[in-house]
Amino acid sequence: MSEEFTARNALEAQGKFNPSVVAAMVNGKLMDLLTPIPSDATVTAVRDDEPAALEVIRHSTAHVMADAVQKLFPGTQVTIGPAIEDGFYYDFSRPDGKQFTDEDLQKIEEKMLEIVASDQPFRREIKSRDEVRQLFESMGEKFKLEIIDKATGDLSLYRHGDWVDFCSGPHVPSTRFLRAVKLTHVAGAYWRGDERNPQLQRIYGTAFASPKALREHMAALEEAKKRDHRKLGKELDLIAFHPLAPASPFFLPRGTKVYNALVQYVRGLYDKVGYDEVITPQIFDTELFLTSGHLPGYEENMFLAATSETIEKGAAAIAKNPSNDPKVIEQHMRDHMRFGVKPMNCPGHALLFGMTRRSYRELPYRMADFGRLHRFERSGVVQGLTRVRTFAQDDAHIFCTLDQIKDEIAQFLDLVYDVYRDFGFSDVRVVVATRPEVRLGTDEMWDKSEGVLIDAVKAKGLPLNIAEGEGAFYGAKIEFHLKDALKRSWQLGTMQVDFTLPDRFDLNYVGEDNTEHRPVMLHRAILGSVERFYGVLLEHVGGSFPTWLAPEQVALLTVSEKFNDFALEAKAELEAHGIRVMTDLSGDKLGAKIRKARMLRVPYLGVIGQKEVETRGLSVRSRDEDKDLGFIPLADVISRVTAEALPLSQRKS
RNA sequence: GCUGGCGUAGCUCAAUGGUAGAGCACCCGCUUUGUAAGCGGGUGGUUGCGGGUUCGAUUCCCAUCGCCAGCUCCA
Repeated sequence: MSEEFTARNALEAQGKFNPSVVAAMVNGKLMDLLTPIPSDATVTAVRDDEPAALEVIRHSTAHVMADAVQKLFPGTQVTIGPAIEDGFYYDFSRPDGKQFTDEDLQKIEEKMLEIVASDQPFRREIKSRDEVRQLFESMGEKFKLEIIDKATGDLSLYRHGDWVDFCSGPHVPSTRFLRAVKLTHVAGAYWRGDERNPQLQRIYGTAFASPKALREHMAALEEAKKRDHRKLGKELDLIAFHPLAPASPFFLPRGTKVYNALVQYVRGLYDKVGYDEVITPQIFDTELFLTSGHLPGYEENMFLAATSETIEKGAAAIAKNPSNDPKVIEQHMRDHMRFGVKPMNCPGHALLFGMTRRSYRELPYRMADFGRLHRFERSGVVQGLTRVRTFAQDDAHIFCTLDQIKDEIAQFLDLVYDVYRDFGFSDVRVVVATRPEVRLGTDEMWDKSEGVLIDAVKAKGLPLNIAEGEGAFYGAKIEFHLKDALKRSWQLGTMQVDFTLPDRFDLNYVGEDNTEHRPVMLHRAILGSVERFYGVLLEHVGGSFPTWLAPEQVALLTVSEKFNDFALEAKAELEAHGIRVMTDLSGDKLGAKIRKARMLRVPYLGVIGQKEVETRGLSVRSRDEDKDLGFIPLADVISRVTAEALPLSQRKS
């Protein structure tokens, strides 16, 4: 084995090397062309038009960007610069602590193009820890030193031109491969992702193998923006926001129809699989949340409620024991905030379960609740419908025995997948989230709850992702993630195994043996937050809700006002069959009415003129088939629309 | 919460250190209409809110609220 033997040598020997090769797969591992490899390794070429090349191109582009930044902004320290799903970023620490401006990005991009054009080869060097430390110490790269001190294995440097980074690679052979580069935006980011650490200046960019691929990517981004539920929600008169209720959506009449259809759909499922719906209080004595552990554990996310009376009592208490210590005053105020607005339904459900003596015959007891929840989310995290401060979940808590857990999870997984299929979601990622650092309960409980969830996912044959330490404070979770139009992933459904709350609330049921036993509590939601699901669904369908969810299923459009009487007659008849109908009886011309109804994405347009009145029917135009279906008698319109007014899983045939 | 950007009519957007304009929507009139915008007229804004600089601020500065992107945090 020669030290100098590289993937490039191997490919040349195979006759597979040409200028479009950017990297190589060596024994199944992505490597750059100039790293020494065993002479008997299996080597295949990775050309610049292959997906695997993108990561290499982007990470190399990050190096070039850092080079450009340090040339333009001397004294700026580098940190890390990985390739990410749609591009790359690099985090910098500027001596002046300032953020880069859009003009800076422009300059950096220009400088990068110079570096690219100068065709600098990337070179890899293996160095001893001392040499590497010394090098970066001399450059004043304090963040890099931290990374170096944590690194194990071979310490490699990559150079292009006169710029060097501590990096494991791989990289493209030369900067000339980086010919489709775009810096997109800047943002702050915390060192090592911890908000207690100093904030760094992050520059995001993207890079592709060809200018054409870059253009296509930018065009796709534009398209995605058009699907943004905040934009569609406004355009389609579904939702609105007001500064006086930040992060709290108003559902307009059209939007409310869809919202209610979603809830009604889930209710229908509950009837089939044995859930009992309940309605529970909004505001509880804070003692409830002390028992559940939400206080103080979840306090920063809770709205606490005062009344005039509690404020007076609090003030009196402070007057009685005057203090200048803010902490003391704070404690008085806290003591007199007697009420908390529920951020979750579980404590209320635990109370409800515990109100009467329960028999094992009642289990599993599936308690469903669409109650409104309020959580105080920090101002920077709220977003459209996907992260709000008030929302409802299709929430339920299943009280069951240890033995019943397995079947309940299996039933739930089936239910979730049926539901996602009904909405046309196929790209669902399943994650099991394990015990967080701050948690209730014993390690034994956690072992049990994590185990049972992992087993259930495996039993269903689903690909398993583990999110270490991401569980709820009371139990491990299965999470179902879906992506929005901008490829941001959101957790929707969830199932959590909870051995803790039943303990804290001292919940019991009488077993077959006539002694008391502790039930297990399963927290679960299919849609998750109805609001979030709504937002993701709106983007998924691009505003065109399927007939069973659409705010209006049929729009009746008259050719002239002479035919309005029949339109109202037809409306009444369709509505008598449960069809949601809108009419446009205005003086507009037909073309304008069609345009308006199409922009509202109504699934069926029914045109009414002389002919239709005479023969009691509609000239129907279908949104989804995007064509004129011609004349259809009213009775046939009714049967067609009602057939479509059900989700797939509930249709006959 | 942090970093950066943004905030002009119901919506989408112009404009300027010298007291704001278009299209759509809305209202009125004409037109009575056959598959994506018929014609004409009109209403509508203390330029998010509060302060400052200035002879004068919507424009410049500060503060605040909201929105957007990212970070952190989460359904």
